[in-house]
Amino acid sequence: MPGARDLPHPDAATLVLTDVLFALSDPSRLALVRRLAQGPLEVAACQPTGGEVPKSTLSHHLRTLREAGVVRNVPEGRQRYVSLRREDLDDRFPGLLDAVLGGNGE
Amino acid sequence: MPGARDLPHPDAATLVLTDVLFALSDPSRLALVRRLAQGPLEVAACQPTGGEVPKSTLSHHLRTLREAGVVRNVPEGRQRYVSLRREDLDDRFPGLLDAVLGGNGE
DNA sequence: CTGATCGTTCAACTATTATGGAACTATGCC
DNA sequence: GGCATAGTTCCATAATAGTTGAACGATCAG
Repeated sequence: MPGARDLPHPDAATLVLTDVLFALSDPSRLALVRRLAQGPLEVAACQPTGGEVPKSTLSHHLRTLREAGVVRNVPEGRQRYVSLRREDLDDRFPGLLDAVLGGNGE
Repeated sequence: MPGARDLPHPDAATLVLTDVLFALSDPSRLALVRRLAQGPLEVAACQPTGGEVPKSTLSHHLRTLREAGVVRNVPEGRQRYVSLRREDLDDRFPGLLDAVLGGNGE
C-alpha cells in the first residue's frame, strides 16, 4: 500500500472543546486559521506572512491544530493541503468558529 | 482609603482573544466558567465539585481567568465574589461565550 | 487588641509546550 | 537508479504554565 502518507485525524463527533480552544489560543495558529478560512493552503503557504519559520516548527503547529480537529492535512502528490474543518466544527460547536473568525481581537 | 483590596481587571475594549481562548482551554477553568454562567460565586464556592484543591491553586486559576478578562473578582466584606464578565465578552467577541457555554464538548 | 477566617502572593518545583536542527520518508522528475 | 522537493518525526533545549506550602494582608467577632 504505497500511498500511506495519511496522518491521523480525530472524528468530528469526538472533538474536545478545550483542545480546540487551546489550539486556537496561540496567535500564530489563530492567524493561520483565519487565512485557512478563505480556502485551503499547501503547507509551505502556511508560513506566517513575512517571517520565515523552520519547517519543523510550522509542522508542529499544524499538528496541534490537526490533533485538535481544527484542520485537515491531506497528501496531494508531493505536497500536502491544509484545510479548515469548518463543517465538523460547526456541527459540534455551533457558532464557535464564526465567533473566533469574526473581526475582533487578535 | 481602607477597602483597597481591588485586583486589576483589563478593560472590556482591550480584551485579547487568544488570552480568552487560553483561559478557557483548561477543563477545570471551563467547568468553573460554566457554573459562573448561572450566577456569581464566592471564591470558596469555586472549588471543583467533589475534589478539594489548595487555595493557592484555585487562586491561580482565578487569576488566569481574571487577567484574560473572563471573570471579575470583587471584594465584598471578608470574602470575594467571582462573576462572569458576560456583557463585556459579548460586546467584544459576539457569540463566543454562547458557543463555549453551549452544550457540547468538555 | 487578639484571634480566626478568607483569599492573594511568593517561591520552589514539576510538567507541559514551543523551538529548531538533523535525520528520515515519500513523491516526482530525469 | 539518482537526485531534488515537500514535509514529518526525532531529539534536545528553552520557555511557559500548573501545583503547592508558607507567608502575608484585610476584615470581622469578641
